[in-house]
Amino acid sequence: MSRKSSSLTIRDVAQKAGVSPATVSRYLNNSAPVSTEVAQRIQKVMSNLKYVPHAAARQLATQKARAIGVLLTDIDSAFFPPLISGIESIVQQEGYNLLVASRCAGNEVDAQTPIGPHNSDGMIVFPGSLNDSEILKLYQAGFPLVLIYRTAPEGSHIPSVAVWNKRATRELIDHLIEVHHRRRIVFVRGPADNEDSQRREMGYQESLEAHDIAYNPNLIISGEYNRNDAYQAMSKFLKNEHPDFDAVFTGNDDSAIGVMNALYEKGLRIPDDISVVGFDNLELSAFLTPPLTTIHAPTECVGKTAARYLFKLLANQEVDLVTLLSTEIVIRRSCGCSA
Amino acid sequence: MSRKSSSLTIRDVAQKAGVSPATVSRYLNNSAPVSTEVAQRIQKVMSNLKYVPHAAARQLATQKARAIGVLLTDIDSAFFPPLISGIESIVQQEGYNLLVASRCAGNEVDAQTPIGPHNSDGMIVFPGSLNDSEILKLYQAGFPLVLIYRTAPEGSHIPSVAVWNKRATRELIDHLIEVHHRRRIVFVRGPADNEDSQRREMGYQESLEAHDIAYNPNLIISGEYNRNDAYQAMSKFLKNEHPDFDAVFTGNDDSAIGVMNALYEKGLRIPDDISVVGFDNLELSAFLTPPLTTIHAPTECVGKTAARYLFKLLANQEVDLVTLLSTEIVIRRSCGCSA
DNA sequence: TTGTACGCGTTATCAC
DNA sequence: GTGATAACGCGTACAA
Repeated sequence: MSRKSSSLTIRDVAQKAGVSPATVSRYLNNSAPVSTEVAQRIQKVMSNLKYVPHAAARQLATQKARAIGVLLTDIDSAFFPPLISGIESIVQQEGYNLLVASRCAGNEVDAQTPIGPHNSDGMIVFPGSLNDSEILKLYQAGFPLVLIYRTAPEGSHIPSVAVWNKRATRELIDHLIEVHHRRRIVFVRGPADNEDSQRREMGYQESLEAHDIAYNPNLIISGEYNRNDAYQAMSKFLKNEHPDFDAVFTGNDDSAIGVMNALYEKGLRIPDDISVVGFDNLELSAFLTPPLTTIHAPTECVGKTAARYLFKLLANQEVDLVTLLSTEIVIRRSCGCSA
Repeated sequence: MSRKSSSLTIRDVAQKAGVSPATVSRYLNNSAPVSTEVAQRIQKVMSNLKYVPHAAARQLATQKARAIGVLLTDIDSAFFPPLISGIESIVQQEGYNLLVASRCAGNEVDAQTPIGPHNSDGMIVFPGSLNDSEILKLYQAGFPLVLIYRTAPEGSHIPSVAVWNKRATRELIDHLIEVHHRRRIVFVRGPADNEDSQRREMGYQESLEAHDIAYNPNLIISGEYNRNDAYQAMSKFLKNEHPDFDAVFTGNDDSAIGVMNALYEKGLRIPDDISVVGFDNLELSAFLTPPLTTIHAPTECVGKTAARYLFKLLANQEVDLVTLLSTEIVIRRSCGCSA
């Protein structure tokens, strides 16, 4: 057949170095000892020719892609840079490639995932990108998976990395109630199936209970964890018959931005009229008007940890099934403090 | 040799469908007509078995990776989400994979790039990730490249996508001078070799000249286009013998954040004492304290355009060598306006 | 320590 | 319209 091929192969290197392809391969992968003399000859030829092994050929021979993927829902969020940065640093350190893709679960049934066994050795899964049955299918096929910000589906043993939600949330709401005497606190929840949102809501409820404040479902609105939906939800809430509230806990900082905007348009002052607090501590949160009181979540660390776990999985090492990184309150001005 | 291989191949599909692998391949790639009856049989078997072609094998056979890459310097910046999001949307639409990596040019000589002919069909290059000679080497090897936010090296014909810098900058500085009567305007430049920064500095200088304001090199400081360096630079500037200035033009919005912080710590009020304006219009810029007057740059569109160009290159189609997307002033409050 | 030969999963060429 | 079969570039038993 004789296909023309401009790329140079291990065979070219071998020939120029006067050895066999196998020897070059051995040198390349340290898979067997090579006489120092031969090694030097090979090294010289390789750098002369600027030879780089063909990833696909290697993958086909070794059954390893030397790549891992991360599957997100919406890339265009301030939440992702630290996450991806953390993942990428580990991936690079391991000499792997990083595949990034976005996808929303349930779009089409059986739609093939952009990342999977066909193009990578494992992947990190963000909530919403894959549904439980898709995750289980991949898991049962033996494809290494690490879940972030969500727990593993029933019957699977997939490591997951997330952050402590309830404790810090509880403390934050306590702060609102005890220090700033807020009692009618709106909660802007995230997507209904989002576990972080559920846990944060539990923290919110616990704090209310502890202070004998009745849980009022009318104060719960849905912001979908993004500023636009949060803005809409808050605006709609403000159009209700004289809404009665003195604080807002937004499930994440991005929502807080939308909420603050809606409040501002309505002429409500933060924090004088309404306290606003969030969750995540995005880099920008310190620079909002006013600076946002929130809960710091170690997002880059979640990325690094998830990536490290994935590489452990690839190396058949033990990995903790559930990892929760610690969070802590960051008091700024939007709650009413003067810090 | 007989390796166990859990993955199912085109051969399995062929067998189950009672045809040859070649026929399945033809159906898969529309590379030749297949009788409708056979086609249906294949289709059914494929979805039953959930067969997905192996990317590496395909790559080896076709000499195409079905993947493109984007090479950045620092992923952890608010600038990237829209950029990557734009790129990813096109990549997905084309059925390709997206490789993301970060790298700083000049780290080591001859260090192999994480993205290249060995693992992708082309790549989008961000300034600072590759130096001119690395770019030329790739270009001469026939590797499809699209440059963003920088022009092509001498002697190459590589398409580049960026934004208009000078015109809008000129208008913005005019605004500072004419509307707000500022005359001692600090410019916080980016990395020395950054073309955007150079052009923005030209716009700045043109405006000064047009208003008979002498160019004062003491008012030029280096912020490296990130908030931390900008913060340091501004803090140092403020420690000078009674710095005399009434406005700051930061080369990008991220720097503006650092500058605003430094100013704030010094007790300087924005915009009462000092006007601050930036460039980029990050999503967060509208939410700073005070909201930042800046220049809107269509970052997501740069990403989309660059990706589209790259795919045109892959299809051997003509591509504009230089594309500049339009920018426009966004007046908010940090300049002194009350909008 | 080194070379030979085969297989990884796919596509492309050539016959039928 | 369909089926054999030879590549693609590399890793690796096995033999030497």
